[in-house]
Order: sequence, then C-alpha cells, then structure tokens
Amino acid sequence: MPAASLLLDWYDRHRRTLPWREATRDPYRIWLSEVMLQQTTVAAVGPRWLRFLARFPDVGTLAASPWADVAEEWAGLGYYARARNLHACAQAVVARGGFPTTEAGLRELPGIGAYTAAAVAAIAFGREVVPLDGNVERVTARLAAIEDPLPGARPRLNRLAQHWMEQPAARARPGDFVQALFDLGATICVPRNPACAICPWLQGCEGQRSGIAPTLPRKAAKKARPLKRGVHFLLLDGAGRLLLRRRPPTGLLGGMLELPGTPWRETPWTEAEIPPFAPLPGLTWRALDGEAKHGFTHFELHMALRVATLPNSDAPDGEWLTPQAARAALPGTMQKLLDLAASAGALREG
DNA sequence: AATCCGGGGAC
DNA sequence: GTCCCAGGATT
Repeated sequence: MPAASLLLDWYDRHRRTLPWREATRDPYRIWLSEVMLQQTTVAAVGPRWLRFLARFPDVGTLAASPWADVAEEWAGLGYYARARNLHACAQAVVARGGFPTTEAGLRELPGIGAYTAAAVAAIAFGREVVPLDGNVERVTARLAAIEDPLPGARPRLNRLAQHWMEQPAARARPGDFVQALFDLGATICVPRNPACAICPWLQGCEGQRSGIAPTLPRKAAKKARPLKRGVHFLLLDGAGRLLLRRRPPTGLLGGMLELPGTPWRETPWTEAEIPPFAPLPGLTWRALDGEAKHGFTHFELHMALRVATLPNSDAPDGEWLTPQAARAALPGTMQKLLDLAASAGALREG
C-alpha cells in the first residue's frame, strides 16, 4: 500500500491555496464549499464562495433569509436543487442547534449525501473517513489497476479507498489527508495525460506499472441527448423592465426565475399552438431571428424568442425587473435569451 | 441500477 | 464536438 506519509509530505509542499482552506474549520464554511464543489470546478466556486459568505456569513443568517435571496445568490451556478437543499439544511442545522459532528449525523441532512458527509466529517471534524469523489475514484482505480467500469465499480473503489486512512500518518491528519487525495487527483493524477513522473505515489501504483493508468477509470457508455425546443416571451413595460415568473419548486431549474414560454419538447411547435402560452396572447408578438441554444445534462435546448410591449392595461402576474436585475437573478439558460434580445436591439440596458 | 438535475473549462 | 468536475435525490 502506498504510504500516507509520502502523500502528506507532498501535500505540505504543493497543496493548492484555496479560499476555504484559510485556517478555518468552521463547519459552515466547509459545508458550503463542499456543496458548491459538487460537480462544479474549483475555479468556478472560488469567487462564488466568497460572495456567498459575504451575503450569508453564518448558518443562522442563511436559515433566516428568504428563498428568493438564496436563489438570486446561486443563479448561474447550476444544479439548483443544491441551493434548495442548502437552504433547508441551514434551517435544520439551526433547529438542532448546530452541525452534527459525525458522518452518520451529517448524512441525515438535506443535500448531504455519502460524499459530502464524509468530506465535512473529515475536514471539519477530523473523522477518519475518505470521501469518494471523482478524484479519489480515479486515484484509487489507477493505484489498484481496477478495470471494472463505473458506476458499478464504486463500492469496490470505496472499500479500497477507506484502507488508505488506516495508516497512522493519515489518522493523525484526516482532513489534510483527504484534501491531499483531492489535490493529487486534480493536479497530477488527472483524467488525461497524468503526470506520473512526478507523482508521490508512483512507487506502488499498479496502473502505472502495467501501463494502463491513463485509461482508468473505465466508464459505462453514455446515452445520446435529444433536442428539445421552446418559444419564450419577452414582455417589456414602458420603463424598459421585463416580466419574469418563478418556476415550480421542483424539477428542472426548480424555484428559479424564467422568461414565460411554452414547455420544452422534441416535437416542433406549430404556430397555432404557441399563443396560449404568451403572458398576453392578444398582443402583437414580434418573433426575433435566431435561437438561444443551451445544453443540459440530458437534453439540448433551442429557444426562440418573441417580444412585445405592455399596453396600458392590466399587467399579468409575475415579477418586473430591469434587464440588469433580471440578468443577475436568472439561470444561465435564461440569460442566453436576454443575450438574444440584446443582440436584436430589443433591450434597454448598458 | 437508471435517470434527472447546470454550467463551464480543457482538449 | 467530448469529457470532466470535491454528487444528491428520486424512482
């Protein structure tokens, strides 16, 4: 088994300097970083973590804040169920008087799965457990030359990874040891072209010895993504503000703001089907040229856009925001519709 | 076990 | 274009 001390020595010399590593073991800050880092790159999280903390400096502030504020702060980060669970988790933590300090206790909270429970337990509370993230999966699969494909191989990889923590050097510094594994996977044992020559665990890496390390871990084939289409509506009032509505609390972009529109489906929309979805169907809607394109995890989306100005009549239900405020509060998908409108000169903004 | 859930950066 | 990212919830 590769020596934990070799990895920790390497970590002490080469570890990444990251905002959430600033000598704090505040579980709130560790937890927030781990949730933001779920399927999200370190580079993307850095500034967002700092901005989030400035607005919600502690778990009590977050728990007491309205959802609309949390949604606005999370806009653009993706996977919005994380924000909903984050909000619910903060309220649960306040209700129980603080964060649980064990992996099992953390695992009970909303938005905290096997990985995040282990990561917070190890980093914030010094528990001896290895979180199995994409980095640890890759490092472990290569060290042990595991050729079984993910996700089926995950239980086996997890059992192997837990053994790293049994060494006294690792047990003396659990949080540092797991972050050393992250850094090894993020800077040396990377998916493509790993830098095996400078790896502190080169000796004892069976994947490297057998020459298959760069091809691991193997993964099951992925499904093709269908193309869906929708038509959205940009309604402007006399002051140049635009109408947004809030999506249902669960599902795709759940709880986030959007431009009103048709549902998204694979069958193209016929002209006769579209008007009932407009905020004011009787208005004269001008169709803009082009489409906004956005890729989701499991389908590709093309959105057309129609524009109208609100006459002196009853305004439909929704929220009226300036283009600047709308852009700040909208998920990336909807920001692309504003881009389309702006390029057509249909928007008053700076 | 399979599917749903964003967005961006590296290649 | 493809792949990946400090994954979780639901079915």
